[in-house]
Amino acid sequence: MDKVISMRVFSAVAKNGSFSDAARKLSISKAMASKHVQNLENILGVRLLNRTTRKLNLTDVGSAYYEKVDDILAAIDETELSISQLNSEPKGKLKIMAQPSFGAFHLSRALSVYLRKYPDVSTEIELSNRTPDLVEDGIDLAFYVGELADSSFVARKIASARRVVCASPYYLKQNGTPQTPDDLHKHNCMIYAPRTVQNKWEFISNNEKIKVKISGDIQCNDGDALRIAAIQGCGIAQLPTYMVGLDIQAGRLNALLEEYEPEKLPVYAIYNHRKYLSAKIQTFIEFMYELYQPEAYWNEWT
Amino acid sequence: MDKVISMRVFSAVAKNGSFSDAARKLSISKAMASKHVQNLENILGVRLLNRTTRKLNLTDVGSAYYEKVDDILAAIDETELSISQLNSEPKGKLKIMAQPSFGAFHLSRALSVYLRKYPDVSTEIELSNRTPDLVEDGIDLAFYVGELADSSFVARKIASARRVVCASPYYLKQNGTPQTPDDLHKHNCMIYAPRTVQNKWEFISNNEKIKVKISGDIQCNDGDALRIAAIQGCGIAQLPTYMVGLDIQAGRLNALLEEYEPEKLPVYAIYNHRKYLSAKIQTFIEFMYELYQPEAYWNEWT
DNA sequence: ATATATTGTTTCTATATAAGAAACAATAGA
DNA sequence: TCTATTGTTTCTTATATAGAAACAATATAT
Repeated sequence: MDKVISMRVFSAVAKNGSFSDAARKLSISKAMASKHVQNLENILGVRLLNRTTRKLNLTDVGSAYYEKVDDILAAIDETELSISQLNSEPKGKLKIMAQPSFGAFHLSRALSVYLRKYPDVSTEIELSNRTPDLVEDGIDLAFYVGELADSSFVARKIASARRVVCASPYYLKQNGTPQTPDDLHKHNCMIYAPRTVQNKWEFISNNEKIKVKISGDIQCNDGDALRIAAIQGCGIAQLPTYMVGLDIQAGRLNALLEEYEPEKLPVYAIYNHRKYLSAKIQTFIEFMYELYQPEAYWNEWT
Repeated sequence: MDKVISMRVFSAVAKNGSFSDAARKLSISKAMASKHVQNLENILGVRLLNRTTRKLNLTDVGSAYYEKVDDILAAIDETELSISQLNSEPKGKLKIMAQPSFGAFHLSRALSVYLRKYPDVSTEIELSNRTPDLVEDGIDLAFYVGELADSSFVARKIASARRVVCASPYYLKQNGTPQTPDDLHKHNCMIYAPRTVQNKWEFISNNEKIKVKISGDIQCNDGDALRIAAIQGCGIAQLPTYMVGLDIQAGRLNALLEEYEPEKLPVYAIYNHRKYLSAKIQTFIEFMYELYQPEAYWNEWT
């Protein structure tokens, strides 16, 4: 028998001075009203109300209890309301994790807009190349560019990232410019290795998939390190346009094999649970999704 | 599902950082621990804990709720404890009702002893010849000398009251002294009428019951009024020895028909309910019972 | 690398409990 | 005296509860 309901019934009975009235107000049978008060009396080992069939009277302990019961019920109602509101209005600290390059290039920019819209939200950003473990790290939301390993988290694709093969003019002068994917065999291709080493680059040309095995002497799990290495002429890199767009425009890097389109990488928002998603998380995911609709700005880089 | 239990489970899970540990501490199955937290999450419409099979982490709302939950649980425990103690230790106001004569002659004397023993108890005494209605009048305990009408209250016999037929020397000089019950026919017998008029006096002599019809011009529901009337020589009265003992010793009244013993009147303690009787009521009933054991002092009046 | 143990959740089933209708005893008021 | 209403009890049924077992996931030990 739910103690809180019993307390509510007792409170109503004491307030109305009648079991029947209380039962009607609470839309329960008077039988239940009687049982709930008895339940409390059993729990407390105390007689709360002296009653005959026609008259009611709080006992000494009964009125002492009544004074406290209303406070407790009010406290319960109040916290439940505040907790529910906390979830339905965006507020509180939003803990976000992302890869350093995505964070540096795009997340901070998006956040500054979002936070202006929802001033009650603050953020804590952790940038790391680790695969995010939301529960372990106490993270509300992670963004991940690339294919995901299976996990118990919910992942929603919010955008895709075009990639481009590129190298510095200096490197190309030294080593020549590859004209077809096959030419890459002869080049030092720097490998992005988020989890396991991927030594193949895939392209699509005229609806055909071309898979090329590549090799090189640099392998790194950090995209920006590869970008800088490429600018410094260390080799050829296949990187998202959102990272190297400006470098190519500025001439620090040259786009290569432009007729051969690398497969786009998905950009995921990863979060804990579909049900009971708090408003701050829900609205930020939605905000990010809308921001990159219908196509992320970084994909039109030329 | 009991919300308070769910709150306790959630609190334990949050404290221990584990469903299994919490379940073991609370001696419930981990299945139930899981369900209780889910119950709260459903009530609040909020995710309280992010969890995988191995790790636990309070959500933002979860920790906000956790902070309040412990306060609420503490408030519930504290009031329940104080209420139970209130009932198990004699304290508070004891509202007593009694007939004026019993109250004046004996109750106040007994109370002064009782209150010295239990200094946390105070009393409020209402003396009235009405039949007590405990619920209506908000009375904890009533004493009643005489046979009771049926009622929904609990009555415990704590003593018995010898009675004696008596009259003032002046009256007897004027009207003669009755030697047998039958002689009473010729006398002005004053009638005690608590509820309905009793116009018969009963005696026991040599294990035989003798019933005598009596009559008189004074009829009253107040014993002390009859006593005073008797002293003033208005007629013959049949009154408890606890009332007229001193008057007889002082010669203001003479005892009559001493070989004919009137049936003793029971003295009842009347209270509301057997179960959950508060300590102040319980101890006072017990105190009064012991006080008049094995025989009330007023019955040895000679 | 594999096995083992432990995690939180889900499923399943026996049991306990909740709820209210109806019967009940008591009683205030017509 | 009758009627209506009170709080309680009894009865029945529909639901909820509890935990064992199965389960999927994953630390830790071997």
